Amino acid sequence: MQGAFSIKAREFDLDATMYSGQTSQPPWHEKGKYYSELLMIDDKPALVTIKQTHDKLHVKVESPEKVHLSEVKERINYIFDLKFDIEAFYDFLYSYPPLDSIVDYSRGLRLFLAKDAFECIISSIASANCSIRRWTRAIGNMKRLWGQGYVFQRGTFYSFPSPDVLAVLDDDSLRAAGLGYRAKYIIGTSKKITRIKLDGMDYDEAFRLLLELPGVGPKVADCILLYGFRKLEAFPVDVWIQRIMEHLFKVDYKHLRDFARDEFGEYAGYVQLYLYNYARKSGILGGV
DNA sequence: TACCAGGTCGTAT
DNA sequence: ATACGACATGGT
Repeated sequence: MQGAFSIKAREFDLDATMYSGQTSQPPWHEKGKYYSELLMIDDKPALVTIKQTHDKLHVKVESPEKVHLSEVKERINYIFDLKFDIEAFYDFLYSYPPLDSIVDYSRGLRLFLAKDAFECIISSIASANCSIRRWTRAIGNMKRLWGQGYVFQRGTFYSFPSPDVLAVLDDDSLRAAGLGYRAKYIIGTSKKITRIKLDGMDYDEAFRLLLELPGVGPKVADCILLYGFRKLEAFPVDVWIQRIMEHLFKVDYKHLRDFARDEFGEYAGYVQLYLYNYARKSGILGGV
């Protein structure tokens, strides 16, 4: 089955979003501005290929089974958070010096939300103290090694392995995939995760629960909640956020998370996204 | 060669 | 409670 449609996508930069390093998943497979990835639509495998032109997102779908294009559309809208009123967010930033200057650095950047919550949890654990390049490569390795492969015209694509598959792996195999010392955390989390349901929970409840998973500290928990569950009040504090917040607000590291929630509320997650990008790309913190 | 990468954990104060 | 070193491994 094949299909195609387009989505209106104003104030959206697909390339920037795809390569912004959000820990929901690695960037999709790119072939000359066409991005492809395997999505499960009502438990049916579908290869989704997207390309942006101006304010439009062109979507192609290929599947061995019949999938509803409306479901795919809803899924794409969700993954790139296309229904988020980003102009209202910009208005918020413009009215909030010193944040008014960061918009121009990341215009069109949106959340890159998880297509698979478990993949996001493992990606977030893998990203700790690790370069984006390395953890995205490691996740790709895991998919090829232990995920399920589906053959399409564009090639073979793999799902992210399920918790029960990862739970019985040995430490050395995970290390061989490039996870390093985090291998034991991933096995431990895979064993525990089947007993955990985050879907209906509020932010604080889910945060506390996530901290019980091995390899999950406050920063990783917030990444999981923001990129995996769209908890917009989450404010992952990493080294970059620490530096830029100290530079802009002079708030002590320990209070950053609470400060952000109080100050930014439901925009905390997006503020973090834009600050992270700004801190890394602007060079304002000196080189890098 | 050291040092850094979207931090967390275990141990010692 | 808070502070500090260890931790895999690849890139510069």
